[in-house]
Amino acid sequence: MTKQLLPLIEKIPQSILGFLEYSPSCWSSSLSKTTQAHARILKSGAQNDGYISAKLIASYSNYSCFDDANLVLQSIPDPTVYSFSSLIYALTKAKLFSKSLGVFSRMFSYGLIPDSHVLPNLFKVCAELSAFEAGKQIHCISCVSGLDMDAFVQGSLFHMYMRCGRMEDARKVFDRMFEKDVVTCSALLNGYARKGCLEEVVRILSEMEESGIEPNIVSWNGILSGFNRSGYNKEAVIMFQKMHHLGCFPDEVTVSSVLPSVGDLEKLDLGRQIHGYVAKQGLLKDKCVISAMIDMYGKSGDASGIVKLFEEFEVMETGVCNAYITGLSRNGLVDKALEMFELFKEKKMDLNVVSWTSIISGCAQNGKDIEALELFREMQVAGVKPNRVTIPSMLPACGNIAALVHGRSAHGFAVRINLLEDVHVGSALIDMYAKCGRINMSQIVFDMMPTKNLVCWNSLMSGYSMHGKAKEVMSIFESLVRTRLKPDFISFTSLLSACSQVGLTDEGWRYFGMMSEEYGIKPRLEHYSCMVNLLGRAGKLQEAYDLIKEMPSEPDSCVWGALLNSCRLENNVDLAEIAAEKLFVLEPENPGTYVLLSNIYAAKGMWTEVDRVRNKMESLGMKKNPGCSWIQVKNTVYTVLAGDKSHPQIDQIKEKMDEISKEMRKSGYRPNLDLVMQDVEEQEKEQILWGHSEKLAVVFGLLNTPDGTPLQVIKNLRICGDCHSVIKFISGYEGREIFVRDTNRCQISSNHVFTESHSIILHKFQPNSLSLSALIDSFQGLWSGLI
DNA sequence: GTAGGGTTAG
Repeated sequence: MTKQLLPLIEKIPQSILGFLEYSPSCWSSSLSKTTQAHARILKSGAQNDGYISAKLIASYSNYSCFDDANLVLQSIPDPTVYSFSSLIYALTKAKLFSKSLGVFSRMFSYGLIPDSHVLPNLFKVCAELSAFEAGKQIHCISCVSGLDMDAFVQGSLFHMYMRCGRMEDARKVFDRMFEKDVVTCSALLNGYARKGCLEEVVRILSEMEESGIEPNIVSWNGILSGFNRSGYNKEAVIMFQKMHHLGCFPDEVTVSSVLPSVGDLEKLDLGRQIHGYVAKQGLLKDKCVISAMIDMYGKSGDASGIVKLFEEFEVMETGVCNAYITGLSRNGLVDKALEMFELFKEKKMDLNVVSWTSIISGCAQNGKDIEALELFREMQVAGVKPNRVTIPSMLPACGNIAALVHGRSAHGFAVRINLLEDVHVGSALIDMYAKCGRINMSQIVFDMMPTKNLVCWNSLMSGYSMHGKAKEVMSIFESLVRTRLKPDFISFTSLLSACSQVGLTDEGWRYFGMMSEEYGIKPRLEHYSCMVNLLGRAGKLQEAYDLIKEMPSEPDSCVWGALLNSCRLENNVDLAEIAAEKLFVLEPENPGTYVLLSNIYAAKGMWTEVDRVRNKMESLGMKKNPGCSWIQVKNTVYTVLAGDKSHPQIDQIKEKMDEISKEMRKSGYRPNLDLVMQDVEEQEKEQILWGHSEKLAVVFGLLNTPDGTPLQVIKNLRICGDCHSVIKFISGYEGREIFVRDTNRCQISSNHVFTESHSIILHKFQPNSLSLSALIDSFQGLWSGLI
């Protein structure tokens, strides 16, 4: 029709057949025809006609020529709702949501009220943008015109509130809806499941039954995934069983939705049953099912299950590989995970941000901090952008080795991509800065977070606790209890740990009591460990031992270690022997117990016993790991090894150490070390002096930084009490803030248990080739050391 | 013209 007409139109004078010119059915069939028609419309002055212009806008929008459509729109003297609606529709369809909203606000500024065709589009836009405030305003507008009773408007409005996470508003809309169908009900079920409201889910299901709406597989899957996503694992499993009970058969989506919950609950039996069902139904070809299955076995600690599934699945699929990497790392097989990751790279697999984040966090959680940072660098070289999960995965690695420069650049990155409001990122930054000795930065990050969850508060408290700032920890705790958040066992660990470091016995007891009495938290091993430390440090050894005897569960090595360390401070042989006997059983591999016990004997002059312990240690072939500390001087982190005398500044260091020793004696300072040294050979004294990497590191720092600069030292082993006292003295003597931390994960026992030898000369530290090359290549000379 | 369900990283 158009084809026949167009040539005619060209020949007939416009003035006569104008109406034909304006018939959109003649020119809207292609973009070029639209453009031609537009030119003619302009020539004839017909653009002022609302209908013609609206059709032009619709046609341009239809061909995604939004600029042309906009030009037409702007040229209309009196635009109508109709003029705007086609552009809004097309922009929404093209996913240009913000632009769509912009056109609407222009329309509204003309005093035009959206009709029942525009409103669903607008709600869709608000849903996509999670623009709750805008959505609510548009809802109000629809109420004024009474269009909120339109079925389409209601449907989209309901969806908008759901997408914005406004369950209550969505529910109000839902309750007013005239037509409720299975789709709407499923959405509501999913929403309540995400909130963990099992009762509400059950109620809606029975209401559906009353209204004759039968839940379908999508409804059930929505319930399961909702519960799972919000961490309501038990509820997910309950509903899975209920669904099965009602005769609704799981499909691949059901299985992949419920398996993560099964894994979190470590219900290996149920997981295996599902595995059997899945195999029978032929669902083992689905990549999500396989990933979820691997994940389930990984969480349940069945490493062989992971490997078997992965090897049976023939396709190399990114998601499956990611689940495999995580499963391996989770079960301590991080070396195999690294090996597999290398293989995936070789095979040029499409590794995504989840793949990289998985391996990075696997390394960081298994003590491979340098590898984690190397992978983080490699990830960026590969052009994969880190996201809100990558950052909190790599930050612990920075904290563990005090790689402040890396941590700070991750912080900068987080700022650039606007992640500072994320509680995971914030908490990880607080922790990293605290571990790198920058507690003031932890405080700044904390203060700037708009919303804080318990993890953020706990990170800050543990940071101050690490720095031995008990007053601050207590005052943060007071602020915490004034919020709506309830402190948990971790909050109390920081409190007790801080009190024990500073010797606040009364406060320690008060918090210990408050924990169970006011908050119903049963004290765990770590809390007892703190209390033993607290009492031991206050010289109340017997009281500490009595507390251990009263413990409801079997004390672990941290508790006995705390007692043994306290015995060292008081040189109490009787209790030391009891504690050591327990530790020999609990930690037969730890040479620290032998060393500590022998030191206590030595302090008492019980040389026969000293020999016995040392001989036993030697006969067991035990060697002490070399002590190694890191210190940052300007922008370089130096590695300092215990007993290493090959440093170019050796003379200066020795001189400084002598000066400090003299000053200590002059001020009547009597570290325990002196007691041990009374009866030892000159040569051994020398070894004792050099046997501690943290002291060496501090002196090295003193010599190479301007007066007054704060120093931070990180140590690979637990820091011994003597070193702590000496460093505290140096700090006062030099007028410097000196922060010493060990990399031991067990915060409570840090700083209190000896593992450092006083008398055994250390073997040269040998970094493996991977760590060494990582240091040299990626950190561009950042790490140079004394090795 | 609106509208429902999946895996793997913190």
